[in-house]
Amino acid sequence: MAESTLRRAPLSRDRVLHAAVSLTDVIGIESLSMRKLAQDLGVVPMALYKHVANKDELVGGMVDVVVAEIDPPEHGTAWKPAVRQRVLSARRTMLRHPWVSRAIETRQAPTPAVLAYLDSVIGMFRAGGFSADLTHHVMHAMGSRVLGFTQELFTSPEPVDPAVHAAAARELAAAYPNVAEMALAAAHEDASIVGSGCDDQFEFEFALELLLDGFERLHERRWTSAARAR
Amino acid sequence: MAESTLRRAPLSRDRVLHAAVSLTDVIGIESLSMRKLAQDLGVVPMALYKHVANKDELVGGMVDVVVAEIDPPEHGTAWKPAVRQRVLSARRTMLRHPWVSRAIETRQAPTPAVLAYLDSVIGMFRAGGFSADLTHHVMHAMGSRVLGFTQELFTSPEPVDPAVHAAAARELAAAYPNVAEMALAAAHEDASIVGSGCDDQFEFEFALELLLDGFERLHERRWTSAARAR
DNA sequence: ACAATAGGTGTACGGCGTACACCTGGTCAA
DNA sequence: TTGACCAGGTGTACGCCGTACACCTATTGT
Repeated sequence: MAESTLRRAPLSRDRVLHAAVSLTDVIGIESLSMRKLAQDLGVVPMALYKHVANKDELVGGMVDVVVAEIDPPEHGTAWKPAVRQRVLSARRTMLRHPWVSRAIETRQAPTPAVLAYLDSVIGMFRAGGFSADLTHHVMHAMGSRVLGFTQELFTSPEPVDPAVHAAAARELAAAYPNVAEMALAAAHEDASIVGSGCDDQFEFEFALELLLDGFERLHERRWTSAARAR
Repeated sequence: MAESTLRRAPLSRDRVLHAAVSLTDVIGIESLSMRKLAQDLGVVPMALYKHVANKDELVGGMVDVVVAEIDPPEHGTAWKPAVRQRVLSARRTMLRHPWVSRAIETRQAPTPAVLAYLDSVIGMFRAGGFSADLTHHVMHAMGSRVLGFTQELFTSPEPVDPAVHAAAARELAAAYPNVAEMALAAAHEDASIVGSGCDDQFEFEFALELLLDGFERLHERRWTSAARAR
């Protein structure tokens, strides 16, 4: 019957996209290849091209799948908690799929879902009474943070042998005393964080609140870019 | 004599690195390959491997070459103008070599020159009386802006036919009204900017000053992360 | 009953990073 | 002077990549 005819679920754009997201969650975006994805789906590589135009379009579709996971906006809240909630939800999504930030940055054009998300955040500021002008600059100031990520200037995924670590730290301290001091202060501050020595979530929220407070002050003062320097 | 013996200047790590930077300024980082670089230098691909360990190390060396172009710190200035000057100099450097920001983000470990630069900026905050604690969070808040760039969520390099543009704009406005309104406001605000409709330099400085002002306020209030939420 | 078509297959091409064996010309100790 | 050494450029080859193109096959609408 049905069982014998479909020895394997038929491909579809949706199945391809979701399989790609799951696979990339495991192997990382730089290791994703059409061949590996095809193998994962038990299919020959060229079969994928019946459902996505090419690899770039595949990645775009993957981004949209993930961005759609971001919680919808809350209605009836003031702009500040509304933006905060949305951005922190976006961040949670990005943490589930760490490759997405790089995928978004790499693509030259924003995908429809990203545009829709940005549109909704812009709408929050406008609904809060921000002028289109101020909203524009504010969105630029948020940068990628509006999507829940900051680019990490360095990522140290693998934990290292403590002895090696100590030696490296001593060397670092000699060459870069200010970096070392700061790292030490961060480590003291929160001994529970063993890895990079700092709490990424706290840093993200620190910057987010700093920006939101700054926006609030500008908005209260009816700031405008009309009298800009240059 | 000398002329006949050296029909071609001998390779060296430095020559390879500088040739790679120039070539990448032209063709872009995603088009850079060991083969093209070798051809550019009139040499066989494998010859490069006598001077750089592999492509990753090559890119690291290129980053360091560019980061070394950033102006040295000014001495005897207050922290705020000192940081501002340094960051804007970094930005000018990044604008000369637009591929560097992506190269820095892509690499997993910071290169020595980047670390040295960060060390010097950290030193500016410390010299300005910032606690190691506050300095740490402040550096995180700056993110990649400290290196003179913000990741562009979308880059539209090639100018398009006005008629096509108008049609696309109308379509955009229908689907994403808030994005469209903001874009329109930005365009009105500065008619001299024809391209993306906004002045990247202004946006960069807007966010930079917003952050620096925020840092100043926290510093004045002796802010500390000791009483943090979690 | 049959043509059309959607969707999976197989082969092949050009490009990539780079391992490995090789060669060549200059340097330096004996 | 000679011969070993070796820094540095060469040639070939391997396995990976994205994807063009021709092909086959099962379903479907007429």
